[in-house]
Amino acid sequence: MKSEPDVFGLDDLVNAVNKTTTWEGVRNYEARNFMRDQMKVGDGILFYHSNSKPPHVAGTATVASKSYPDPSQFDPSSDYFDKKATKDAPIWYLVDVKYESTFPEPIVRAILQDDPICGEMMLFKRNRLSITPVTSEEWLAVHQLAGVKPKR
DNA sequence: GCCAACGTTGGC
DNA sequence: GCCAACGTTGGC
Repeated sequence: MKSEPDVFGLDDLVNAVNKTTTWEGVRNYEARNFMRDQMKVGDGILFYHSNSKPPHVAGTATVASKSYPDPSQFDPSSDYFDKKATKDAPIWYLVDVKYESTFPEPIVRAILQDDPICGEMMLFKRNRLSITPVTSEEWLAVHQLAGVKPKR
């Protein structure tokens, strides 16, 4: 899952109540579908800092809830308000995300891309998607680059 | 700051 | 339903 560190970085997740946040504001159908249909409580998340120099994976988090309607779509004062959405027919979904770990060193994008396994991640194929799936093989390979034993 | 990729909007 | 215009993301 991508986030701009200037807006909400891994450190902000560490400092959040219960080290948990609602991943609100995703307004792309494909990214929504990954949260709504594929994420399960306890799944691992690579926390990626986009728009940073250089972009990198900062650490990990976990999926902390089932998917549910993103409340911001109903809030007229929110930037993420969607007037087409109703409580009966929500459009946008999210999951709660809980902090898990910070890598000893950030894994920068270029290093990931050069790795034979990590270089195949959907991250590199769908540059503008803010959420992309990671295979268990890729998950292990990222942890190997980080020099960290994966928790799952 | 530039620009490629690409999703969305709206006229027809 | 098509497609041009436009806006956004995000790497470089």
